[in-house]
Amino acid sequence: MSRLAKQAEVAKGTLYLYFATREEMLLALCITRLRAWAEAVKTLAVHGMSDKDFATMIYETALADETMMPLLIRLDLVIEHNVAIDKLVESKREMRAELERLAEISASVLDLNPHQASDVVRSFATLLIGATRVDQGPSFEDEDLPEDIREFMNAFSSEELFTTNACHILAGIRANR
Amino acid sequence: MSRLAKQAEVAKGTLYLYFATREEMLLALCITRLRAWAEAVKTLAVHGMSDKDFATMIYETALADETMMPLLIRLDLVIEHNVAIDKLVESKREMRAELERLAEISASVLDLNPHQASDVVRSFATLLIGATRVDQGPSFEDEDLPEDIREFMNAFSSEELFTTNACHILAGIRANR
Amino acid sequence: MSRLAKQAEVAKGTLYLYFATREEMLLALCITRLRAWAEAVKTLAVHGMSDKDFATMIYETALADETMMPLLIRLDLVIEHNVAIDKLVESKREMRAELERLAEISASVLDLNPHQASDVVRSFATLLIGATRVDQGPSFEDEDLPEDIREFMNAFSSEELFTTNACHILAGIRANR
Amino acid sequence: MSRLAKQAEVAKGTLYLYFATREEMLLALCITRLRAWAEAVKTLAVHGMSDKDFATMIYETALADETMMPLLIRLDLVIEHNVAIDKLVESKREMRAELERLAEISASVLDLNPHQASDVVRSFATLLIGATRVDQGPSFEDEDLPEDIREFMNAFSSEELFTTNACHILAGIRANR
DNA sequence: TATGAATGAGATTTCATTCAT
DNA sequence: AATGAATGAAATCTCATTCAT
Repeated sequence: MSRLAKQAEVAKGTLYLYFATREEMLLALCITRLRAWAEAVKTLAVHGMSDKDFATMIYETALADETMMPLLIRLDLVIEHNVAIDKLVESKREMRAELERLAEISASVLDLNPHQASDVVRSFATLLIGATRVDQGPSFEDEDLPEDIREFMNAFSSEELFTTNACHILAGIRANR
Repeated sequence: MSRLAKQAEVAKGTLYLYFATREEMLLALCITRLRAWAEAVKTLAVHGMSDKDFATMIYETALADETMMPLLIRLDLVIEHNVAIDKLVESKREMRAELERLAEISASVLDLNPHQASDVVRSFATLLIGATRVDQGPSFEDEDLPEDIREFMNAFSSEELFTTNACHILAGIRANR
Repeated sequence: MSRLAKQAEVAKGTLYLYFATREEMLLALCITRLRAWAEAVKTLAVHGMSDKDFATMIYETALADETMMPLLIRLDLVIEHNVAIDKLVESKREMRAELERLAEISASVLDLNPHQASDVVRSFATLLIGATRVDQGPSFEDEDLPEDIREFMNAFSSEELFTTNACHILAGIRANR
Repeated sequence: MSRLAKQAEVAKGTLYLYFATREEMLLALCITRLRAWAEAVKTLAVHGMSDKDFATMIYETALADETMMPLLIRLDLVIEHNVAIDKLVESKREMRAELERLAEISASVLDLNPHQASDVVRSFATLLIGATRVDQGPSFEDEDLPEDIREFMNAFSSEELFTTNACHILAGIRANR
């Protein structure tokens, strides 16, 4: 809370004028970030770009704002508890709207039908969350860890994990016609 | 802690005989679950099973123990902070060992080379975490939510998200020979 | 902590707004009491008072606040551990300042040179701590203890132990010119 | 407790076969140390030694066993609480016996009457406790602290504080015939 | 008698939330 | 509306004591 308030450059108490609980606050923040992401994707999407470039662009824009992925990762974990049901419904609707926007962009850019595009968005979101989760861990100075461990951790480099598999998934979805 | 202690049917203080901090405790628990999972996978793996069946089996065994996925999801998020570096190194090694075991099983069952198998394990783990994350949310009685929201949430059914995309990924990895 | 918070008539959490640890809190409290003591001594010091009266006054003002001596006694024992080094340095400086103030008062009242006065303060402080330590023990209703024990304990009456020896020490310091 | 048990080279549980509470244990330990101290003093006492040498010897023997002074300092502070009254009485008697022994030695060595000797013992004990209390603080590597603080702390060097003032007190007691 | 793993009451500390200004 | 000091419930952790072996 104090951290959030500081980031927002308001006093802690002020936040409670707008949100009933910490969770509602984070949920609202999540939506904001998601919207900005969709915006960024729209700006950078180029009709006819390769799957690989598309995946990379998705990855980079998702990580551009340092807070979005951490928030999304925590979303179901903690955020949606302790939220008034109507706030939850409202936010889910907004989230869906953003994902649909992303689906439309994907459909156009990658030349997919609406159903495929919607699958792509869902799958990419899932993969993104799985892949960037490792970035949440403590970061170690290189000298702290033995070589074998460092190698093991690097194998989970989120970027490659995401882009490679995103391409596999895209290919799979395309193949399903 | 109190919850953990109750689950383990020991007193709070007892846990501190074996683990220095809450985080070390969860880390150790994680390893245990991971090992049990690898065990289960080994038992149920049948040489020559289809990609789809393999993916489904992975999913079901991963969810069989209700605590493993929540722990894995939280792993980088919180657990690895406040852990003595040697405990961390040790646990990473054990984790790697289990993943290698899973890779061997996969290689044998799916007829993959070691490199492919290792990719499969990494990708499946990533996808599993992304996909099961939604199961962490609050579960609503059906009557609580409006129809459109329920539909939206069901579209993220973790099982289908996982198995479908796992198959796509497997196909992609195979294609890379 | 709970006791301290109750005494201060604030909530436990409030204390942590001002002090990082229990120990820093006690250290700060110590300084406050020490300052109040020096204040009281200054008020009651009369130029030309007898050694005996001076010693008695020191004793009485030191014990006037029931918490100072217990805090001073515990000071090195527990308080100074778990205190940030800069807090420690700061508090030592304040402590020294108060002791110097007491030395000045002593010099003036007892007609001592600065070096002698500083010795007096150090010696008196040492003696006070040794002498009042017995007051920290459990107090027994008279009927609880056999006669011989009661006598033995009374022989360590802190007041007489302090004043008598303080006078001896003062005489000794004077004699050293 | 674990520390104490380790020092005593028995298991924690074993201690409770002999002592009802931690405090009774420490009280008993105190007596033991006190007895050993009196023994040592007796051994090293030489008829006709100077006041200064006597004070120094007392100081050195008291500190020779690293645990006695810490125990004595804590004695009234914590130890005597939570002790059965009969144990307390018994231990007080033993303590008195040891102090009387020390008084006899002092009387003989320093050529004092019994009353004076008893005063000496009481005063020395008081001073010792006050003076060695500072040794209980955290010890800092020299480079940790600024020069002025180090000086301030050294001024409370327990040895000089004790021996100097012990001599003053001895002189005072002698003068009172 | 001896053990040491287990206990749980209590201590310290945190932090989401409130409320007087 | 905005603030941030104060709150206190709850979390983490400690350690004197117990008890099954």
